[in-house]
Amino acid sequence: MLRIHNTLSGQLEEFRPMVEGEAKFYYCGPTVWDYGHIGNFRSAIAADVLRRYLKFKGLRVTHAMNLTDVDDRIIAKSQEAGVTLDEYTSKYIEAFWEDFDALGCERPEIAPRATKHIPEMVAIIEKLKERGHAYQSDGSIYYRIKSFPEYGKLSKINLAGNIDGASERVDTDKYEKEDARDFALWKAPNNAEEPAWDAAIGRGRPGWHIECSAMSMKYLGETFDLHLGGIDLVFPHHENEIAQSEGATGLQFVRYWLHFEHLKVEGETMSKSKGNYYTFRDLSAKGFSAAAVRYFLLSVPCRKQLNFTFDALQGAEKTVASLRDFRARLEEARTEAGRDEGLATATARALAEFEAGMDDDLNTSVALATVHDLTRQVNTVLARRSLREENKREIIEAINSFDSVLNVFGDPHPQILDDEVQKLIDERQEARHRREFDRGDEIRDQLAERGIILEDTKDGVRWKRK
RNA sequence: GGCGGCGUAGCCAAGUGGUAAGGCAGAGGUCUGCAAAACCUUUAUUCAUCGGUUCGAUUCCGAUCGCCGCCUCCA
Repeated sequence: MLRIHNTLSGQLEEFRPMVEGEAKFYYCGPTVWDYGHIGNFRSAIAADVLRRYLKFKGLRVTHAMNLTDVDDRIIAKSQEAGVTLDEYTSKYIEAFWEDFDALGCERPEIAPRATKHIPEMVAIIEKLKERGHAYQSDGSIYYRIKSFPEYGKLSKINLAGNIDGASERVDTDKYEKEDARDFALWKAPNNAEEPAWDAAIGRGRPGWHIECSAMSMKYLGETFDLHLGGIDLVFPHHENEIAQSEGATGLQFVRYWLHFEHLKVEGETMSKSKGNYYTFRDLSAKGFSAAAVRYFLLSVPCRKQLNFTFDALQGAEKTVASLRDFRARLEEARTEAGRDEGLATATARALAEFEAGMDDDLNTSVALATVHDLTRQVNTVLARRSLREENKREIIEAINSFDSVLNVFGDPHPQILDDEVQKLIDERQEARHRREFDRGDEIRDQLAERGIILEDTKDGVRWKRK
C-alpha cells in the first residue's frame, strides 16, 4: 500500500488510482534555458522513481511531462539571437533528453510542447471567459481570482494578508488588472516583431500557467491522479493551474499533488552568482559518472532537502561501483544445487523491507539500506564460495526488482575485451604461474593505465573497467 | 511583515516517545606472492543550544541561534 504526502491535504494519504490498475501523472519539467542543472534533474529522477515504482506495483502508467518552450525570456533570447523560437529551443530540448537518458530515466509516454498546443490553451481561456473567470484588458486576458473562492487551497497562501504585508514590493500600478493578484492567461505582444499567435481571443502568446492545464488535461483527462513538480512550483504555478482547470471544467483537477524539495550545494542555495551552480554536464566533465549522479540524487527521499557536496558524490561513485561489481560477481558465481533457507529468508525480507520503505512516501533511503544489507549478506556467502543455485536465482530476481525501481546497479554484463588486452591478461597469468611476479605486476600496471582493473580470485582473474 | 522546511558522527544522511538505519571516509584484522575486491571487528552515552511536559525525548511543546524556500516578474 503506497502512501504519499499530498500537498493538497498536507497529509500522508494512501494512493488509490481513479481507475483500478492504472496511474496517470503529469510532471512539470524545466524551462528550456534552465534545463540542465542538477536540481532539475533531482526532480526528474524523483519522477522517474515514482513512475518505476508504480510499475513495480503492477500499475499501468501514463506519464506526461513538458519542457516549457515559450516564455518571455525564451522569446527575448531567440529575438536577440535572430532565430525562430523553434530554432532557439530545439537544441536545449535535444540536450535535455540526452541527459535524461544518460541519467537512466525512462522517457514519458507523452512529452508535449506548449507551442504545439496553442488551440487547446485558447479553448480553455474561452471557457474561462464564458464562465466569468477571465477578463480582457488592454489586449491581454487575465484570470479573475475573486471568481474562484478556493484559490490558495494548495499553497495555503493568504494572499490578502501577504499583499498587504509585502505591499512595498508589489507595484500594482504596473498592471492593467482588476486586482493585483490576477495573473495573465494570454498576453498581447509587446511589439510587432515578437513571435505571437493569432487566435479568436486576439493576437498574443500564452501566459506561463495555461500550458500545463491544457496539455495535462488533453492527455490525461480533466481529472487525473498525480501531478508532480519542484516545490517552488506550488505557488503560483500549480495554484494557478488548479484555478484554470477547475474554473474551466468545474471538476477536481488533480487528486494527489507531489512536490520535490530543493537541492542545496555545500549548504547554500545553488545559484550562478555564487558560482556553485552545477549542471549534469559540469559533473560529467569533472569525471563523475551518470550512475553516481543518479544514485546521489535519489539517495534521500525527494520530499527532503538534499545537500550536494563533492565528497558525497565521490562516495556515491564508490557505492555505485560496488553495486555494479556485486551484480557481476553474483551472475558469474559458481553454485551448488540446493537452497539455503537462511539466505532465502533474508532475500525475502529484503524485498519486503524495500517495498515497505518505498510505500512510506517513497523513502529511498530505507529502500537503499535494505539493498545494502542484502548485498553484504550475499557477499559474505560469495566470499565463502557457498552460494546455492536456488538462492542465486532468487537473489538475482530480487536485485532485478530493486533495480527496476532504482536503476542504480548498472549493466551486469561486462563488455567484450579486445584481443590485445586479452593476450596481455593471458601473458600475465602465465608469468604468475612461473612466479615471475614482476612481469605480472608490470602488465597489471600497464592495463590499469588503460582503465582496466584486474582482480585475482580463486577462480581466476576478473577484470573491470575503471 | 506572513507562511513553510531543516539543523543527527569527518562527509551524505534515515529514523522513532523507550534508549541512534544505510553509504562514503578512518582504524585493526582475514584473504592475497603483492595488490584489488570482498568479508569480519571497530568508529555518535549522543541527535544545534537552553528550558518544559513525561517513568522516559533525538523524537512532543516553548524560546534562542544558524541554514533553506515561497509570498513580485519569469520558468
